[in-house]
Amino acid sequence: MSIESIIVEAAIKAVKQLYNTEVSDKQIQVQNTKPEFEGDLTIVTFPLLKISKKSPEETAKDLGAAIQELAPEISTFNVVKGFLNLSVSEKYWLNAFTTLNNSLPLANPNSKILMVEYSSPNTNKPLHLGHARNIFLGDSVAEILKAAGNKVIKTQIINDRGIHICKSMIAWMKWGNGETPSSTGEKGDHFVGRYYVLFEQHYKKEQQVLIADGMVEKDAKTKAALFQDASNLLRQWEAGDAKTVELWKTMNSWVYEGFDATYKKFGVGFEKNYYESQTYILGKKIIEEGLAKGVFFKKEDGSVWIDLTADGLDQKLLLRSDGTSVYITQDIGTAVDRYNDYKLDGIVYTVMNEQDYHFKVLFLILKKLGYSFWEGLYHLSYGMVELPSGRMKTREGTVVDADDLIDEMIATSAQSTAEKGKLDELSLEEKNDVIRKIAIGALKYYMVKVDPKRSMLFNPEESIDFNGHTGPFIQYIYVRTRSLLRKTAGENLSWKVQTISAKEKELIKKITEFPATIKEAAKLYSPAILANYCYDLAREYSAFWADHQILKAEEINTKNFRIALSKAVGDTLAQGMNLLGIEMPERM
RNA sequence: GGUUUCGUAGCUCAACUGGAUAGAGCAUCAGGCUUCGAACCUGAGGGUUGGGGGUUCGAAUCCCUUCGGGACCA
Repeated sequence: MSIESIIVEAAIKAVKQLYNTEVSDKQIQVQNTKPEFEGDLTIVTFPLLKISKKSPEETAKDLGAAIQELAPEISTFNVVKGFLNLSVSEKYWLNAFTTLNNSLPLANPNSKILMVEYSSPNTNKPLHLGHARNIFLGDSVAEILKAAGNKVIKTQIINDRGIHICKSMIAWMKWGNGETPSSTGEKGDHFVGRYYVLFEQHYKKEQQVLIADGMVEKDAKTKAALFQDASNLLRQWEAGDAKTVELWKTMNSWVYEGFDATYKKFGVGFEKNYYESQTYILGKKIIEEGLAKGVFFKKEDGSVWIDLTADGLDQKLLLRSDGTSVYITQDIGTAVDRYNDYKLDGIVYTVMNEQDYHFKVLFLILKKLGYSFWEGLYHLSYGMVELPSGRMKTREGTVVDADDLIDEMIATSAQSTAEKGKLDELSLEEKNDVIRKIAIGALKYYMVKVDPKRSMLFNPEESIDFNGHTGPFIQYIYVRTRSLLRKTAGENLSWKVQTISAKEKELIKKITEFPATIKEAAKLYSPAILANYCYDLAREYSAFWADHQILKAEEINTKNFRIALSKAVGDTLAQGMNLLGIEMPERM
């Protein structure tokens, strides 16, 4: 049992004794004591004043005395205004340390089967900075949910059909001369993306010519010959034309090779892929059922709608008058399919917050259709990555490419690693592995430390830092602990100590908060909570390191205790960072 | 126009979801390696939490209003 719950339990009993009133654990507010005050944990007594009918100070004093009586773990207490600061005995902390169990996954009686969807790229463009946030966030949330004791299936839905891929195909047929990624040496997704851009350039010119001839912009868009070609190709694809499907498959396979290379560098993967080419027909049957149930209605032109005005939303189109579906139609179908396939308890959709409305509508429709699983749906809505100039724009060439970004990070990492010169005795392969871990660590940490809900700023002019509140800092602290262990390998490391320093106590306290931090991060779907925890722990250890002797400690028990403490810190950091998708090097 | 979201130090982010004197990093300045790894540590300066009002013992956090940015829906 955690010290916090011990205190809460004692406080509930104390209130009963003192004031003869039953309170729930919600009414006992326990928080960490601010560093400028003496104590470890603090009870805020203001909420209890109505019960005690005494001043805050008196209430706190009474409560403190009673709790000290009830919980032997509490050694002393002091009162500042309405704040009851409780000090926990050294004995308790030492015992907590020797009986520490931070192994993952946590035991979870409410374990669930969850699907986490993230990345979900289009097949006409390479991945960019925005995808990077999505991928790091989704992958990390999936790992955190796993660590919290759930069963998790990682998935992506690949947008492999539609007019966008047809555009790339047209451009390649017209101007490709049969070249392939292997013939040009390009990464497949960049190769196909280049043809998409080529299409857009020519298409734009055609429109300008038409507009110069007096056509309005809206008509020019659809009348342009290239657009007509792409639309025709899409129709052929939908009709299953063999040659078209063949080319489509080939070009998509190039893209997948490229994506896989990037995913591999990112260190992420998926257990299951969904392809829109297979899911886009889903949902229509459900629309029929919904019509029969009267959840949906048909307009005169034959289109199908749902009226959500009573819920504060609008009317939403579900099936066009020509019977073709829209995004939300397939999302309905896909969700139902997934639930049936995996007996899921929930789906987490990692999608940018510009889709907030879409998911609100989607979940509401599923609810109205009577699917009880709608309660397990969660939209992990995250903010945009902005540049100093605002949003990334393809047309203005401000898109930050994911592969370029990694390459830059690796170059920076290689440079600073060379400057430090700590890896000189390693093989080239080992060295590159460390360089990669640091580069990816810096990038991932940079993105994952920010509260997902908030939009964040990325300045391409400034390289991502390796000092301060960063991934490499935490990796470095870990490396220090590993260095100690290397130097004492084979020694008898048993210890027995009676007293500990304030910093040692803080470290033990922090380490014991690890499971609660995981739970909190899982509950709020926020890797940022875990990222900041890791940083705090690393920083505390670094301060400890600066004013404590470890290997040179005056006494063997003290030395071995500090080594054990260092190991626990290192292990905890490694576990936490791994959940963020960040690997720890042994040296750096 | 309607809905929604955000605004915290020069910059990038925190603040245990309503708690104590709003904290870190970067940048700036001053110190600290002949000693376990300095990608580090210790310290200093830097804030009317966009502005105004309200609720509360207590507000960056909740409500109203206003200004400014973003997104979504026509």
